[in-house]
Parts: sequence; C-alpha cells; structure tokens
Amino acid sequence: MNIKLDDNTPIYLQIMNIFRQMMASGKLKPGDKVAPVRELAGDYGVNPNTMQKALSELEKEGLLYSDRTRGRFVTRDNKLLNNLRLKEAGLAASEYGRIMESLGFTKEEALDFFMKATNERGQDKQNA
Amino acid sequence: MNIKLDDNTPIYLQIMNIFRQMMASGKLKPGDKVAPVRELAGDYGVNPNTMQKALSELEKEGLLYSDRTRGRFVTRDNKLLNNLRLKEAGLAASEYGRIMESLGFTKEEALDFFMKATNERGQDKQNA
Amino acid sequence: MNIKLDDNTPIYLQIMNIFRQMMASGKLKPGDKVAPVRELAGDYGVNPNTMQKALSELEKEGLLYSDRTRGRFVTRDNKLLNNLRLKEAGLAASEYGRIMESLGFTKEEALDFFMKATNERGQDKQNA
Amino acid sequence: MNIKLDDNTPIYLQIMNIFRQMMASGKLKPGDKVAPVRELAGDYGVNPNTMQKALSELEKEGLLYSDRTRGRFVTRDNKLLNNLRLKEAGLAASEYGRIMESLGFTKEEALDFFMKATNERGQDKQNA
DNA sequence: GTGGTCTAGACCACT
DNA sequence: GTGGTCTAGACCACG
Repeated sequence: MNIKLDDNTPIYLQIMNIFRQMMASGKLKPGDKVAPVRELAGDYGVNPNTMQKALSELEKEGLLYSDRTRGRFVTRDNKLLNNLRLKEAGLAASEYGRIMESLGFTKEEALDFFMKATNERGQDKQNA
Repeated sequence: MNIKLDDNTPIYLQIMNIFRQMMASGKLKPGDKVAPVRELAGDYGVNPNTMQKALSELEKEGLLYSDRTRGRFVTRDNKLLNNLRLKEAGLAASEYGRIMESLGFTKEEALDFFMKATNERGQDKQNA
Repeated sequence: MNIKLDDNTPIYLQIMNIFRQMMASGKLKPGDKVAPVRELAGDYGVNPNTMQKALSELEKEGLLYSDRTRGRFVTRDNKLLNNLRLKEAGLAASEYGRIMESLGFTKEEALDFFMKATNERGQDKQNA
Repeated sequence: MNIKLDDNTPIYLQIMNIFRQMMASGKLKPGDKVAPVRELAGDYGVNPNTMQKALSELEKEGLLYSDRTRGRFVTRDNKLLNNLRLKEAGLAASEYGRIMESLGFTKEEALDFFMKATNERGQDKQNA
C-alpha cells in the first residue's frame, strides 16, 4: 500500500509517466493491447475519467492509438518509442544528478558512485 | 494526491527511507526535533503505530533518539549521518544504473546521459 | 499460576530475557526450532503481537532467524551464543551482588555465602 | 504486568517468600504494620483466602503477629529476623550457584564473575 | 501532551 | 499453517 506524499503533480500526469516508463522499457511492447480504462482505473485507484484523460493525452502524443471496437494499443512507431526511451533516460540521468546534488556531492563524485555501483552489479555486460 | 502503486514494500520501511533521505540531504539536521508520532501519522496517512514502528526502528539504527517527554530528535552523531549520506548516494547510483539497464542502455551510455544532463544544469559548480 | 508483581518491565523484554536464558543455558540449542508465535503467545498468556515483537527483536540481535514458511530457529552462530552466555553470567553475578547488598552484606560475606552454598551442592565437580 | 510462567509453587508460598524478602532486606521493619488482607489480596491479584493463609503461616513462623483489633505487624524479634536474613542470603547464594552451573561455569568461574561484577559497582564500600 | 506498550483482530505472501 | 504487517483503540509514565 501507499503513504500520503505531498506530490502536487496532477494524477493524470503521474499516470502518463508510469505508462511512458513501461513503454520505454519494453514492459509494454509495440502493438500490445492496453487494459480497459475501467480496469486500469481500479488498478490505480483513480477515477475512470482521470484514467481516460491520461490515456487520451498519450494518444495525442502518438504513443497509444485506439480502435473504437477492439480497444487501445501501444503504437508501432518504433522511432517514436525510441525517442521516448532517450527522453526517459535523460530524465533518469537528471534525477540522479538532482539527488546527488541534494546530498552535497559534485559531478565527479556522482560519477564515481555510479562507476562503483555498476561495477558491483556487472551491468556493463548487459545491453539491449 | 496519490495513486495506488503495487509496491509491496512495508509502509514502515517506506517511511524509514523517506526520513533517511531527509537526514542525508540535510533537510533534517542534527538535533532537529521530529514532529510528534501522531502528527506524522496524520501527515502520511498511516496509523500512529505504524509511524511509531518506523521511528523506533530508526532509533535502533541510531539515527534518531527520543526523550520520553520532550519528543524525538535527529542524532548529533555526524559520523553516522555522513555514513548515511554515502549510503544514500550509493543507492541513488544503483537505482540510476537499474533504470538505465531496464531501458536497455550500457554503462557507457548511462555515463554519457549523466554527463549531458549535468552539463545542462551546470551542476559541476556545486559541491558539498 | 502467577501472582501480580509490580514489575514495570515491558512484557516483550521479559520474554526476550526468558529466551536469552534458555539459549545461554543450552535449553534451546543452535538450530532448534522455536514454537510458532501464536503457540508461544498462548503459553505465556500474551497477545501474539507482543510475542511477535519479542521474537523479532531477538532476530535483530541475531539470536534467532526466521524462515517465512518453516518457522523460527535459534542461530547457529556459536560465538554469538557464547557471548550471550558470558553476558547472562555477568547479569546473574550482578543480581547476586545486588541482593546481598540489599540484605546488608559485604562483598566478602557474599563470597563466604557462595562458597558455603556451592560446597553443600558439590558444584565444584561440575564444569562446562 | 505479568507473563504466565510454568511455576508449580503454590501461590501462598510465593507470597510468603516475597514477605520474607521484604523483612530480610528491611523493606518491612520490626513493628511495621502490614496492610489489610483484602488490600494485599488485591495488590497481588490473589484470593483473600490465599493471602490470609500466607500471612497466618508467617505468623506460625513468628515473623508476623496479629493484634485482633489493630491489625497485623512485623515481629520485633531481631534474632529471628537476623536468622531470616542469613537464610535469604543462603538462598540467593544457592540460586546464583544454580544459575552458573546451568550456564556451564565452574565454581571458580562463578567467583570470578562475582568479583568482576561487584568491582564494577563498587559494592565493597557498602555494608549494613 | 509526549513516547511507549499492549490487545484484539484482520489481511497478506509464501509453500 | 507460518511469519509479517497494519489498523483501531486503549492505557501508562513522565513532567
């Protein structure tokens, strides 16, 4: 369950971000069917109208498209998806920088921490 | 407000993390008074017992101490707080690596993204 | 059955001490299974949550460990158990001194009483 | 409050021991008035008949005496009280020996622990 | 008013 | 059936 955080970000934007992340990381793949609005609304504990807004905004961005009869699907536009992936990576990098700055570390120190962390996980052997 | 994320992490651990971050970043300073258990419970929308558990666990770690009648305070053990800061940095670095990996980027690419992101923000002029 | 003693010591601490004594004296041996929380709670006439707290505190001390589905067990860390044994001995010695002091005896008299008591029981022939 | 220990000792004997300890240590002094049976029964959470039995047994031993109209009092027989004090000391010594034996220590080791414990408390400067 | 403790009762994940 | 977590609500000691 969740705790109450003082996050002023509108709920539909929070949801859009979650979907963007799932699409960028391949958890949602091109052409995948998206669950019905009402089901998703239940899953995330939000009003169906809010969920509807989030999904239609994602459609405006081209990341989703809907077929009135069959439902809603993830775009097959790989270029768009790759741009999304690059954007999400930039956000993650920025967020990492923001945290390290708040902890009082320099850019160089942040790099050191990252090198050390990835070496421990052997991440350099992994790629997409 | 919040949306429902399927996070299995126990609430009291989530709260402990929030407080750790605040202490590591200096948002909570050595000797600072922590709000009363019941008030914090209200703030985070959890039961007072859950909040009590989170805070007493942080006491066991030495990060907080309590004076039965006056309230609860942040430790003045700067060594402990600095260790916390280092640990939080490591966690942030690891999390960044985890995300970049899930997005299918290599370590080198993750470094590039980080360099680019920090240059845009001019973080290299900031230090502890 | 029991009589009501005005003992302010929290129940969970009393229980922790009982278990520490059993582990120190070998009544509970390394690797031994500990009875289920609910059963112990019944045995000692306390709420299961109180017993849970006592046992999880002992886990934090490393004296017990739990396997989510199989139950809870005594540590196999013999060094830790021996430290416990030394500590319990110190507590017993201190308690004996405290009692003799309250009875108005000097340290030397306390020694005499101990010598006399052990001679009567022939304890000197016993060792670990 | 109390936990349920599997102590088969009859309740009235447990209570007698408590009073003996209080008289031996001077917490109850010669001539002191003892609280009314019903009050004590409430304090210790036992049946008034049980408390009555405990106290009348202590009378048989000469440690208490009762004045039908004024109540019950601690004996003024100092020789009797001193014998009690010696006896309680012997019991404490024996109990200490029993515990150390159960922990697997020899008599000599028990002596060492006692010396160490009392030195830490500076008890040797205290006497009756 | 503060933290601390306890109880009763519920739900969950895991196997 | 196990340990783990959470909530609701109560009481206590301390000052």
